[in-house]
Amino acid sequence: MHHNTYQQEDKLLLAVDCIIFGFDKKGLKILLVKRNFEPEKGKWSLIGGFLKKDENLDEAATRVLHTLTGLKDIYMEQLYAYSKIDRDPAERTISVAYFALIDVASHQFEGLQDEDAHWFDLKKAPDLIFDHNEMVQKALARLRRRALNWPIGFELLPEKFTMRQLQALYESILDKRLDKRNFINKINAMDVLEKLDEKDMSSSRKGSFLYRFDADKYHVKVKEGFSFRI
Amino acid sequence: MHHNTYQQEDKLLLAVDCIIFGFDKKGLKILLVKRNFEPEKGKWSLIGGFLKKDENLDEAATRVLHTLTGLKDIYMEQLYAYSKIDRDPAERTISVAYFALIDVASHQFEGLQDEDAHWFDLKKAPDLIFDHNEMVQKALARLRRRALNWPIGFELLPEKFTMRQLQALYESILDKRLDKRNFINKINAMDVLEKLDEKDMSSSRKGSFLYRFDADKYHVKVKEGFSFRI
DNA sequence: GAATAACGTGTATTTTTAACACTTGCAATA
DNA sequence: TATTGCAAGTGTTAAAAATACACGTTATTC
Repeated sequence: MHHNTYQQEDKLLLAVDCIIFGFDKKGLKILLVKRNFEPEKGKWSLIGGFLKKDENLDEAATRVLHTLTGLKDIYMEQLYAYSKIDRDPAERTISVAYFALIDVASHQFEGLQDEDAHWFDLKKAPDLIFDHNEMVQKALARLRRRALNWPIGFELLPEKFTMRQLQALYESILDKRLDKRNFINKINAMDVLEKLDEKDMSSSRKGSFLYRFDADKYHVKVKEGFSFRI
Repeated sequence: MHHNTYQQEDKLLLAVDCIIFGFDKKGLKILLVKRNFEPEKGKWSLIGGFLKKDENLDEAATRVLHTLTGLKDIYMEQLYAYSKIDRDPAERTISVAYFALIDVASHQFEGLQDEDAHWFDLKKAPDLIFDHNEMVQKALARLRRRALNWPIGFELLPEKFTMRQLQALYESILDKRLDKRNFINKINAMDVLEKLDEKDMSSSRKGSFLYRFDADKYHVKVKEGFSFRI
């Protein structure tokens, strides 16, 4: 519902900030940039940008991510709108946070566009400006919830991956150890992975079989009432 | 991350819209208003209003709800930011949706402040303007999820309620029938209700015992690792 | 061909969830 | 005051899901 005229209403700056998660051998990572302008110049922050008149929030988030990384077709999801009055000391700004999942290994990042951007181990990430720490905490909670209920983890892995990688990913996200046999049994019971004939030989002499997430099979099963659950 | 100067960035209207759920004998209800100004004058919509410079989103949502109903201290939670470019044909407006839970029975609503506001059975609610139908669907999904994992349902009931009311509430929210014995067993196992000596005699000759949610006991249990789950 | 180091596999136990039907207590009425 | 009606209240058993747990296998390297 809106007032009789919109003319007299306040207009405000609207930003998007992106919490970008990645995953590699060492665990969950987050992509941060060093701010090169005031306020808070030199401190670490999420990547972000302002919403423009001619785009919606999803488009703004996609644009911001693309500008920094050169990547498109990345999993993104709106998280929450942050609106504390003094959250940005320079000017009143409402920020809508998005979280994104990137497979660090396959996407080469022909060097990040912004040389001030770096991947941090999630557990070793520095303090961030404004309310960005809060955003990261909320994103992490959302990631955990999604990981348990949607086949979202695959966004963080290469197309082909081993069971050990998949388990390590879930262990990183949930921040607890899982039993190898129970994990495999559960995954296999869902029957949404395709086991390949290939092996990954990089982690052991025996090697471990590669798998691929079968999105088509998954969607068929969803239509039949199936739901993914770790 | 923000540009070097904020001066050149676009400023936009920011609104809040509230999905207000209630519950009475007949089930889940939603509070809607008939719009008395253009565009879409005469159609049903959620209550809403614009964000002002000197308040945050939570405050705006609280204010909007208070203006319409006279109520304070209502459960509210931010839902999602809607930003499609043409969502409001009058002018570009981003709307942040909130959902609220009200105990219809106890709050007398000395008459709703706005005579164009009405409670609708959720299943008989009219078509709404703009993207408000979409907002309601998302709110309902959130309500279902919350109801399963948080003791949020009590917000929709009077302070004292019967087991049958509580069960009917959950049946409305989840839109499925529950087994009476299993339901009571589950609730009792959680041990967060206080059984009173009073009975409600309005629904049967035998009468049914009244219960009260024990928020203190609940919080203590949460600290010990307990989590509510229906 | 022996040693290595991670891979891959199955079963028993516990816990949780789901299914299911009869007796109780109060008030109204005969 | 006895009878009737009507929703409230109550426990057990079976099925399913989650958890705990240990050893043989395989390809490579030395």
